[in-house]
Amino acid sequence: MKVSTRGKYAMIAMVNLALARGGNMVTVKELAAREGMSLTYLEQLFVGLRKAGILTSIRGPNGGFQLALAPEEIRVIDILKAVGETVDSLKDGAGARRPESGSEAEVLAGLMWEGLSAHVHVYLHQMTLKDVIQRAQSPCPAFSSLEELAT
Amino acid sequence: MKVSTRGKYAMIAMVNLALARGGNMVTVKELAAREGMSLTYLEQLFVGLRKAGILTSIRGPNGGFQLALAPEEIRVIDILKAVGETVDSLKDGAGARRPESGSEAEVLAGLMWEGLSAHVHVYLHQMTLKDVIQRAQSPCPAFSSLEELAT
DNA sequence: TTAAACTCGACTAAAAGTGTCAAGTATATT
DNA sequence: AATATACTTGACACTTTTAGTCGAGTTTAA
Repeated sequence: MKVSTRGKYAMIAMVNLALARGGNMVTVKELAAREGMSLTYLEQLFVGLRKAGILTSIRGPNGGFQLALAPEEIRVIDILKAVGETVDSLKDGAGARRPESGSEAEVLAGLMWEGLSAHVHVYLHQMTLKDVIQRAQSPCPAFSSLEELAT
Repeated sequence: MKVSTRGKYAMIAMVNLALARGGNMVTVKELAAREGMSLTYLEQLFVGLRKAGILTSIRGPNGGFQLALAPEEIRVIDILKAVGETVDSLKDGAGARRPESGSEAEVLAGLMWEGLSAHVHVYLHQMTLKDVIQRAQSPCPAFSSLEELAT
């Protein structure tokens, strides 16, 4: 129930590119240095992002990466999928192991996980890069104080 | 971004106990057999659940476990915490690594993760065991078709 | 031509997750 | 009091995933 560094690095990188939009291209080297990430590891992630079509690259001197689409057209979920981040609370494990049996309890618990999974998907699907750079928070949950939850 | 078997087994076990409420106590042995889980692994999880005060045990012949509270008083998040399931999308890793610097991009991405984390917490906090056994789905996201999301 | 910059695939080390095992302790029934 | 049932504890082993490295390329603008 946590996000891997792949997903986090990818988001930080994409936000960087979104902020640099309109200016020069951003090189992986610059980015890795600025954010304190491993150059080669970041390159790996960029391969996925480029293949997913959400960023483009130009080679040679003065080359680099830039967004392939406007920030409002890039969904967070697409960024995460591009780098192989699992976005599914029920993938594998119990609940998927014994498809033939499925006790009452297993089914009921499974519905709860599906509900959670749906929530997460909705959040990540509706949130675009533009929302992120505008510090937009999804207003959905009707809780004003989150401290209460830290029980 | 996925739930471990600990969390899943714990939920299945707790739903079982909730369904058996009013009847006899449930033994770990029965439960492990019925759900096809490892007996000793399940015992580990029950230790955590008992320590968290959400179930009680009676020893000796005809003993077993039962819920310590009414199903509507047991929150899913408490079950997950009891077995050590991490419920925090940003714990460790990037975003928490360089507290002193915090580039603009890192901060913005971090806010997004916090928003997601808050959503998940709200969902798991407001969902009780009673809701689960009543197949209640949280109505929050205004999406009617989830298939659309499987892009 | 060449240096900057991206591409690809294999590899390794560390961490987390998933259990197992053995030796107990407690207690309701007989 | 004996005993079978059932919970308790802690250490251990195995597997999978994640994180990050390495090196040998390919492309292209200056």
